[in-house]
Amino acid sequence: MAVTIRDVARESGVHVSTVSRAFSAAHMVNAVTRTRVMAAAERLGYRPNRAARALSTQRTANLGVIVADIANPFFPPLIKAAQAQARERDYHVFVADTDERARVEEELIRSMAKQVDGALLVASRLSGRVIAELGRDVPFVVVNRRVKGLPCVLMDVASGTRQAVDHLVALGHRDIAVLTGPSASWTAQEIRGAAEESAARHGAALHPVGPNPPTEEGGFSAAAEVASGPATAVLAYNDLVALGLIRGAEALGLSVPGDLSVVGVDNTHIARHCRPTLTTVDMPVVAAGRGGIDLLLHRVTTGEDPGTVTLDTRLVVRESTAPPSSGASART
Amino acid sequence: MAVTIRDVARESGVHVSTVSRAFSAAHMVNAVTRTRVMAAAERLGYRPNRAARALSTQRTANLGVIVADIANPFFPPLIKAAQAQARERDYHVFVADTDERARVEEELIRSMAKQVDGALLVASRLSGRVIAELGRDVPFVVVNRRVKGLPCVLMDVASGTRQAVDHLVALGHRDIAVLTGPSASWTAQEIRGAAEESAARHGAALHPVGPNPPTEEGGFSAAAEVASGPATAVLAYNDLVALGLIRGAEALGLSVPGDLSVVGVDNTHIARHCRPTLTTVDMPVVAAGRGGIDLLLHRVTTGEDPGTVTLDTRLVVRESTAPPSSGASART
DNA sequence: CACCCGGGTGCAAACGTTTGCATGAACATC
DNA sequence: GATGTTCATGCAAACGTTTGCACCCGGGTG
Repeated sequence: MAVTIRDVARESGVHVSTVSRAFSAAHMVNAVTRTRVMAAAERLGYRPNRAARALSTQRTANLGVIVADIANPFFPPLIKAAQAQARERDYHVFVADTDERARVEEELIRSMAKQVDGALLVASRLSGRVIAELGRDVPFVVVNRRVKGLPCVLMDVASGTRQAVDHLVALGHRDIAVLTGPSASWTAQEIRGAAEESAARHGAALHPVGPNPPTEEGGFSAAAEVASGPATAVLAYNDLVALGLIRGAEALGLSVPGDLSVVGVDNTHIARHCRPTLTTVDMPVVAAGRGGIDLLLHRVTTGEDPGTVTLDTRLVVRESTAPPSSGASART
Repeated sequence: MAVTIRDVARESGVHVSTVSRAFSAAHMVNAVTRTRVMAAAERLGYRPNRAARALSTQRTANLGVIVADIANPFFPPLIKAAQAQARERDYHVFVADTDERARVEEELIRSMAKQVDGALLVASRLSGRVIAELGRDVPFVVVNRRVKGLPCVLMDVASGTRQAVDHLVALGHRDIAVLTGPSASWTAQEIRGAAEESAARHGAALHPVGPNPPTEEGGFSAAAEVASGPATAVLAYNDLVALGLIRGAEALGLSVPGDLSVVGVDNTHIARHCRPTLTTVDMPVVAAGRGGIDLLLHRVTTGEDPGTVTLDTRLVVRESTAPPSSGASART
């Protein structure tokens, strides 16, 4: 049915092994034979069968990219960049979504393991132990997660968080709430840690709230708890949560940034467009997607551990932060 | 290295063919043998090698999903739904991005063809002829594109567009601009056609503008042309364009919806959050992703052509539309 | 001239499955 | 008790590549 290497061999009058070499080890075959083979292949519309090749070489030329939620606007640009970079090197990529569930994630990785040469694990919710264990079956690169023994691409969200706290303190805030994210999230821990350290340094009080789901609803429902506390500013786990919080605060009759300053994390396109526009920590997602694939491919092809790469983040100031209103602290 | 069917056979004291059948044709093997085999497989951590299986069965258990731009917020929910549905049926999915370029799209499909059992082509920019031709190599289902001879999932954007025009006319608008999208886009043509027909029916004038790139920048730069015309309302190709247009109009000193009403298409999350919130045509992306995979799998497994499915769209009215200001038509 | 070297090619085994066919056992039928 | 039927299993060929090895041939070296 489909045209195989054998057809090309017959058509060009050489042995299949020569055709094979013409495609995968060009230097081993005489230049004129090669062009003859290529011409025949072209004429017949031959394309190497990657499954067969995989069977023989133990290389699939496929990669996996595993994220928590494709529809979360944080991920698509990262996926896009990763996919583009992989394609550049002639790899195809499976994209899968774990629905934020560790069990699903684990099963997914297992089912993918034999089928890919490596996988990019973005914001994994798995325990370090499990990741390390799975990492014996498939080469991994983890993004936004620190796992010892594995190559990591980290976005230095702590730095952006410190900038955010600096910014809020400079505006005059002394009580800052932080909406904590999923406890399994490295990013969430980093934000929390950096916020605490930074607040302490400034002599400001930090009020942890949550954890809530990392969604708009999660932010919305956190509004009541924030409003009942002394905080005049809040640091949200991500833009979606920040937005939900803003809507929740408005529903409670508070205005942002008048009564409450809000800063998000991720700098998704939503942050630029929502009302009010969102002060947020910009994350280098494109660089992470591309870099993650680079590391992964380096690891896969050379076997070396490429180590850890850290990328900068920075605060983008927009409309959702302002000085606290004079009477704000006295509220309640 | 990896554990194969042979290891399982040895471990459980049966022939490899029995192990194979235990996995892929359970009813052909005695129940007790089967459990013994399964136990051995479990003990050894055996997973069937899909590449080998593919070689032998001519089925890869992989599907492709091809979209114009992963980062365009229209696509991620569709991809997510498609991926989830595929996974449910034990298929893995390759996701690829064509960067809105027909050449890339074609090459992508060719390189994927041998490797998947079928592909979902979303909002393809290819000519019908080329699609039909490629469709001889791989089973396709096309989304938002009508190609004769191929199963299609169509979002009835014409209906939503008519609702939009009805809505604008009801508000009092008589001059409506339409920002046309990429000429290769079926959706763009549908919108244009439905708008014309609907405007004519109401005796309103329709003013085509563009085509501009289907991006925020595209909308932004279209603002000048719209402002210099008589239109008091505009129908944009998608939410991103609508948003860009709003920003462009604001930059020209016009207020939305005061001086200009704007309606988008897609109902992406941006529409809910931008300022002003966007009146837009809601697209059934999740249903399309899931349904597309259903059709594709039906086609792949049975060989039948499952025909065409049409999904409803509906207008969601928000803040970006209002009656025209009295003097608006006299502007210029 | 004998020798070796190396580039170019063919040969065949391997990769891990599936599957049509053959075999054999158990059992029912007349 | 011979014959047929069914069920479970083994056997081996196939799927489309890659790759170590053997071979041939032309040309350089001593």
